[in-house]
Amino acid sequence: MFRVSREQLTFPALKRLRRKSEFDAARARGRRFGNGFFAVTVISNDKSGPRLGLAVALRVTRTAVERNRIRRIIRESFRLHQHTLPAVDVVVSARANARGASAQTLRGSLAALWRQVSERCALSPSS
RNA sequence: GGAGCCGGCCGGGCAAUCGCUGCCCCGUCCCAUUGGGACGGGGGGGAGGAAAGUCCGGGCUCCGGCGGAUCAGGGUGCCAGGUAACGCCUGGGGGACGGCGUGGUGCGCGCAGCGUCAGCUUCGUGUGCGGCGUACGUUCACGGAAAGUGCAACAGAGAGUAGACCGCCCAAGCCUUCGCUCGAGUCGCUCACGCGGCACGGGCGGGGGACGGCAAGGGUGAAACGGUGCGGUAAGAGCGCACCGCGGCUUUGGUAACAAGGCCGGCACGGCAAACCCCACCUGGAGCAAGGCCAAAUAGGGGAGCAGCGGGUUCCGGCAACGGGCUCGCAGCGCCGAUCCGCGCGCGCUUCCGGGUAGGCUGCUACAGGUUCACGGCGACGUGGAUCGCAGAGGAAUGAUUGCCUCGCGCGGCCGCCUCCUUGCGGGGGCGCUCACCGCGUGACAGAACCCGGCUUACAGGCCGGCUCCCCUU
Repeated sequence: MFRVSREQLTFPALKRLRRKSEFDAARARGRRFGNGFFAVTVISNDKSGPRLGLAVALRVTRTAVERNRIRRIIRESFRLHQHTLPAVDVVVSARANARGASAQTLRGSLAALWRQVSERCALSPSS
């Protein structure tokens, strides 16, 4: 189903935000986008590619199963779209509407967001 | 074959592609003393029965020296056993409710018999209320109410040494009334005997009553000061008796809770302890963000060593040389090999120590461990043997997509029957859905966060076993 590209579609720890300081930096100085399901904060980094941070809050979904589902969908979408993105740190937060939405809907919503991020950040790189 | 209840088990399978992660192996590179790190490849692991709620019990860790006693606080509460332990589990005992069986009684109805035509009796049946039994089911925070304090709304006459609303009863005493009778008094009539009236008192008999007796029945209530029956009585009542219940003593059985029997007592001692309380037993507190180790940069703390040269001095010591103090200037590094000037940096330098932040490592998964066999035990479980290695993340992995299969459910088609329109092909509507087939849709509760033992709660569907009931076939 997925188009198999030449690039590796891996998602090792290198491509994730793992420290509080990295999240704080993005939150403090990043550009914000969003739609009905997700909010993203983007800040350019000095690495060779994009990195992803997840923020699915407890108040968005009460059950851990639903939070895991949303996180996995975001990660999978980022993994498949990583080569369309510039070298940025992006923090994706789920909004309340994401609870209960079908996986297909969420994937479409995320693809639109990735497009938005690559266009805006290519035009006017922040910082 | 179906339905219900109870108990146990499972919680979709296979394949392909793209990914994540801890372990092992290989390769390349970097740092390097064993070794460590980065990247790439391969192998074989990778959520649950509840991982959940965080309600109990432990392990483990730290804290205040917790050695003993007492008190406070908290918890537990029939008995015995199991267990590391428990508020858990197993077995047993008891109570309550229901079911079943049995027997009694009140009321209604029916048949029959007796009869002095008021009724009575037997039987059957419906219904109400107690009793007894129970190898059945469910359920119970199941120690103590003759240590004390307290509570009981509403209803009801009365709620704890209670009470009389309706009701029942006039035996005695009391009140009243009627009849008969006696007594003495008074009045009237009569010459008198005597007769009559009036009120009073006594006796006998009848009726009525409550300011009398009763607590059986009705009624109220969650609960009304033992229950049923017979005797007894004016009516009644443990007033008497039998059985049951209760209490005391005792015998037997049982480890015990308790049960069964005997004797005595005439009933005294109602309920609530999930009200305070009393009794017995248990009990330090906090938690893996516990705790341990390493430790950058920056700022700050402490110790040690080194702190030069020249000038001045109305300071101190000294006879003096000189030494110390104070003060002024120079002194370091970089910018061209050197010098001068200028500019910039620095404003004591070097070194050690401990605290400590980010961060990293550890604690971290091997065990009251799983499976299985034998033996002991009614059982929970225990003992012994064999065998297996079974998640360790950390802004948080264990996934995503597609296809096929399996199973259940729903919808539609197919199929069968009936019916309507049509010459016919065919079409519409209704019912059934047993089996098979096709298509579409749908698939429960829920995500490890130090680890075990339980409890509780959530849960689509399926499988197995037992019991009860119904239908079909032989």
